[in-house]
Amino acid sequence: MTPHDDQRVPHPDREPLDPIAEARRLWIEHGWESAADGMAAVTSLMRAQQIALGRVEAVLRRYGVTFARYEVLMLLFFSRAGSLPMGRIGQRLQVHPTSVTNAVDRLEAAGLVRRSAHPADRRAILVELLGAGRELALAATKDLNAEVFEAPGIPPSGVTGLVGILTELRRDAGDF
Amino acid sequence: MTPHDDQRVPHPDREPLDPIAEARRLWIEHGWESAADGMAAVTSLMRAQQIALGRVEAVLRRYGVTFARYEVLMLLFFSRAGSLPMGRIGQRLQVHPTSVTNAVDRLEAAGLVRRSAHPADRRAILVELLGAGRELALAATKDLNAEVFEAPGIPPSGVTGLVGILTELRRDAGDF
DNA sequence: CTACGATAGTCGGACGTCCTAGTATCTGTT
DNA sequence: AACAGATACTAGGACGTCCGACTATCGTAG
Repeated sequence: MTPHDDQRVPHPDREPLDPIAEARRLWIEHGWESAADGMAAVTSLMRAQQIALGRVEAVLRRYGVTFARYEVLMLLFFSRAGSLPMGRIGQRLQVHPTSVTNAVDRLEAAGLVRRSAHPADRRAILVELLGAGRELALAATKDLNAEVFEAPGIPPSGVTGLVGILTELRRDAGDF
Repeated sequence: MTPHDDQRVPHPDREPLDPIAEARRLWIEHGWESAADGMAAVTSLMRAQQIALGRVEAVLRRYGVTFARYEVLMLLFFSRAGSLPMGRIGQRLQVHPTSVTNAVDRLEAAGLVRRSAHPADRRAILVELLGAGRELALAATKDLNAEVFEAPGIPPSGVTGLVGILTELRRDAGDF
């Protein structure tokens, strides 16, 4: 290790930079100032979702379900009759009908829900929460609350701010 | 339309409710107050990402690329040499190595990038941006800036607030 | 009462993500 | 100099999402 070698160490490990702040800087450098913040917002959203989903699924893995399937279970859990038509689930969860088919297939195979005929509309199919599904939903929610939702990695004021901003975005997108 | 009919219209179409606000209400109703805001934040994040990604991909579809592949192109676009090793791309984009392999496979098949040998490390593979890739990156960025990043569906103050909060979340997760 | 457009769900395919496992190569140790 | 552990990338598989196409059923307009 000669003094000469020390010369080339102005940036020790060369990685503790925020990749998104870096991208924003480059955006401005290329004359795209008016879009830089929007780019940073969209990119942050992508990465933050990835992080949050990872934490949630790490907990749910114990129960053998994914977040998508957990959401279906909770929707049924909260429904008065413990059952909902497929289409209604897709509406509430804001996902494509085929995604509901997929999730319900797996939940049914796991014995957590059951498909049954809709009494008034033979096109529709009711999804019914079974006892095992109800127990799993409750237990998984307790763990999720304790391990993720109560410690989301941002201060409480940030949490409410975040929800507020994203509510505007969702409303603007026509979600409700 | 009799006066009697008017009586049963307290909730006209029964759907203009924010699904996430509704879930938050139910969380509190079940005694999970301390987790309600975190749940709302995580769920909002999921949905907002879906919305943002949808807008971005609607623009990129014209160019035959996805957001994942576009990000790889921009990374190369900004790199000094116009080329980066696979691993470096995965680090910057915060994705699994196999996701990089996948994206580069498709970019290469489309003639936008090229794999080449790393001069100093025979394990590594350099990804090189080709002319067509550079042109596509520039054109797609112009469209994205105009159609998405400059009008993200939330006020400018919200945008900076959002980025700030998510930066904390990402730092807390060990992103940088 | 029939016919046509709308609606509910499913199927097959494309894509991105992750995980586990496996091969090749590098690097530091002994 | 040989070897053991780390690192770079790829292969195969699971999963969720969307899209387009298809079938069955509903509801309503003539």
